Amino acid sequence: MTKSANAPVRHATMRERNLAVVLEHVALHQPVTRARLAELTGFTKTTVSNLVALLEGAGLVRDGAPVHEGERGRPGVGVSLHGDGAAGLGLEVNVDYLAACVLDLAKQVRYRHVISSGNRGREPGAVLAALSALAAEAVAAAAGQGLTVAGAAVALPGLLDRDNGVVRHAPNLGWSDVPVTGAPGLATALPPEYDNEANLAALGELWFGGGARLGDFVHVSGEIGIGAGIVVDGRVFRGAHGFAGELGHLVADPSGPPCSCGGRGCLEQVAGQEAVLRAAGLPVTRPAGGPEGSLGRLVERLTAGDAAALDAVTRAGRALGGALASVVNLIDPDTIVLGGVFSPLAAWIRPPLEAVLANGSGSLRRGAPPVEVSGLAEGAAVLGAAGLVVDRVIADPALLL
Amino acid sequence: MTKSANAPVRHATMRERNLAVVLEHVALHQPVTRARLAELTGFTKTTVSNLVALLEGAGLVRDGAPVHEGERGRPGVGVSLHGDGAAGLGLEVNVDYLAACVLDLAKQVRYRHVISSGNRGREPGAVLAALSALAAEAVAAAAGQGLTVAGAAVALPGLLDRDNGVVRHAPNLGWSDVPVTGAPGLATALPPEYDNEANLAALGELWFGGGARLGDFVHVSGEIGIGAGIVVDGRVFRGAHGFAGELGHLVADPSGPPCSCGGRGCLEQVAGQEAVLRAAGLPVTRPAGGPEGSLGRLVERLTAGDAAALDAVTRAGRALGGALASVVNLIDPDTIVLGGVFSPLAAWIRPPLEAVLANGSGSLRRGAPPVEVSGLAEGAAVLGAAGLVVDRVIADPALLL
DNA sequence: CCCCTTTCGTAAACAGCTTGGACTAATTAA
DNA sequence: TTAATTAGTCCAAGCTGTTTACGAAAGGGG
Repeated sequence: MTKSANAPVRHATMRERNLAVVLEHVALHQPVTRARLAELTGFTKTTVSNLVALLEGAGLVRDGAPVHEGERGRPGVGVSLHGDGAAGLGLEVNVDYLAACVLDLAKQVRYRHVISSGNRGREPGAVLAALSALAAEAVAAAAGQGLTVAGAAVALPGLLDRDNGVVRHAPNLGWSDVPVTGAPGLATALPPEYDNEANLAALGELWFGGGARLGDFVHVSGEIGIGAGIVVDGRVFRGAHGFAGELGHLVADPSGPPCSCGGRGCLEQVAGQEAVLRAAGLPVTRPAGGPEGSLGRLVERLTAGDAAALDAVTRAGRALGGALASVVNLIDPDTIVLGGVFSPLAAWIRPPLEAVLANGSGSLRRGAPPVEVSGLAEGAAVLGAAGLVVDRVIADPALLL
Repeated sequence: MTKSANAPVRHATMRERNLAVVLEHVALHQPVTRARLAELTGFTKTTVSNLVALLEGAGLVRDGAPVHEGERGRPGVGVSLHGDGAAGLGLEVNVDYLAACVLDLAKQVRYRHVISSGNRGREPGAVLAALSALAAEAVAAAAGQGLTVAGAAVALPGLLDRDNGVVRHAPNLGWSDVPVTGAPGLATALPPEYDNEANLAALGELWFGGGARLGDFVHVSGEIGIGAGIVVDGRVFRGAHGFAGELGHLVADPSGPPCSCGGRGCLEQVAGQEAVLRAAGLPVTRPAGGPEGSLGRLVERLTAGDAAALDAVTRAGRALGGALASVVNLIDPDTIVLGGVFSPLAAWIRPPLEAVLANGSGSLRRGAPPVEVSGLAEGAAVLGAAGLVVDRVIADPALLL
């Protein structure tokens, strides 16, 4: 019947799962007493004590100060995530830079390092070597804080075959069918993971975005290209081959300019960073980001009321709104979050975007979903990558003994 | 961390799950010996014997004729699904008809009944009463064959709130906020389920479609409106509120005619059954289906080479292809299946559709996914509904004691 | 025809995990 | 100081899958 996660459950499986149940509740409610954990999980106090003891043995949680919950009675001891135990390493390869980030189990940022690096057209081996060095540096810095990096996740700007660790197509890097596994510096306890930058940026928004994201949203991640990370019920939706969310290649204008993907009038060619800069009459030299980059100058001109700039951004907003209307009809997200380069442009791009979106997303549901603006801007993908590792540890603590 | 299916596992849970594991393997490999089940599941022979005994007690499986697998040795007894035990009832409310269908555990059709019924604009209570009578008839017919209907699922042509059993908006029926629960005749052991017609038609295609559907596809379900059922990894993708897959309201032509949804130039207004009939110069009187209906006449004219008809269908194909290009970029399905009214029109609609699709779905992946044609045509949704019930029983046999 | 080998299915003892109740510990209210 | 209340642990019991052993039913070889 229907391909399904259909593994037999034995005693060991039960234990593993229940360890995760307790650990997840610790993460959500720390510091929390064993008695309260028993209420929260439905286990008996005995079972909770046993499970917590195991988690303590693995260095994942720690007893802390006494907690007094009710009025009377013996106070309990607060169990918390062990802040100086396991950690997750996030890495990112992008066109202009390499980034690394270490998160402890509580998803607190403990280390962060970004180096600018012109990776477009650069030899993949050289890029991966630099990334490897960055990773080694991060692992060492973490160790200096008492943290042990349990695993790493790498964000890459392109379509990739996650099962085999191969970048199938990354037009902005100029990579095709590049294997990325086997980088040293990633030799951690858990095998490294690789994922699309847009997907990981969406997870970054889920865990670190302003306001609690409810776990059902689409994060529009405009960097050089335009991607979308689709999060449903707290998990990334990837489609059959992992290529879902390619927002940038929806057709915005069938008679528009040709695109590197082979199509015509893709959204990227109309609302992508380079297209907007060009339409506004600005140079597209790299790096475009930062206050002094082309993007900063675009914002200046918009603030100054420059007609060409305003027109370019308005057009981009309309195109993006049209594409998002399709997203709403097909994916039905709860919220839309604008990230990446769209974040600083939000004030100007949002009005035309919302107008078109409201028109195209039907009144079958009750109006279009709200369009919010990410406060994370650039760092979202590294954060999401590191958070993914932490989540994996918390969802299956048995991996660490 | 992250809202997740996070229930503690106790002994009873383990049993329930393992019963399902064994039952699913029986369904896939019947007739199958206990020894082979032990290999397939990884359980010991003892455990398999115990679990099978429980399933036999619940009337879900049955011992059959001896099976000789190897050369030498004692033959085993074949365990099969109990064909005359539990059954699933599927029901469908559509604009032109009501339908019912009973499936045994092996998903064999054991009863089927369709009555034409003009439901557009009819009082919801009357429609539900007629459906209830149809259901009671089906349950009685099943009982006559020794089958016990364990539960029912109802397919409805509109957006609905599945949690509360309310039809939010069904424009083609003229229903808004109609509660559909509490219909007698659906008082089965398991509570009845309600779902969108497009979603259930996709499941019908998954289980009964020609050629094994691999569990990752989009089924385009054109009846009066145009919907899409998105199946990922064998399960329906519903989005945050259950409104995903509203293909019919993607904007095909921003300057097109207004739509009942409030938008403009929705795909439905260009490629929907009524729009195509109108463009071909045919009346849109109901029922449109069947060899004598308007649809049959359209096929006649297409076969005869009528220019207006060919032009209308070609235009519809282009619009549908454009919408499907968006689907491919956002959802990344493995296959696209054309069902409903598009099935008989496939010969004429597919070429323009595929041309536009190939153009718009980029070469980032390797070409557009294959476009196949469903052989189920009309009955897909009822079959899917009944199959859903059967699947639920097989995925959780503990529900039946 | 008899006996050995192979395979199927079951029975009894065993091991892992959660449960339930009893018991100790620590704190507040009176 | 005493009673009440809450936190956490200890130990016996129950449920479930595993291990080991054994009887049952077939084919092959002498």
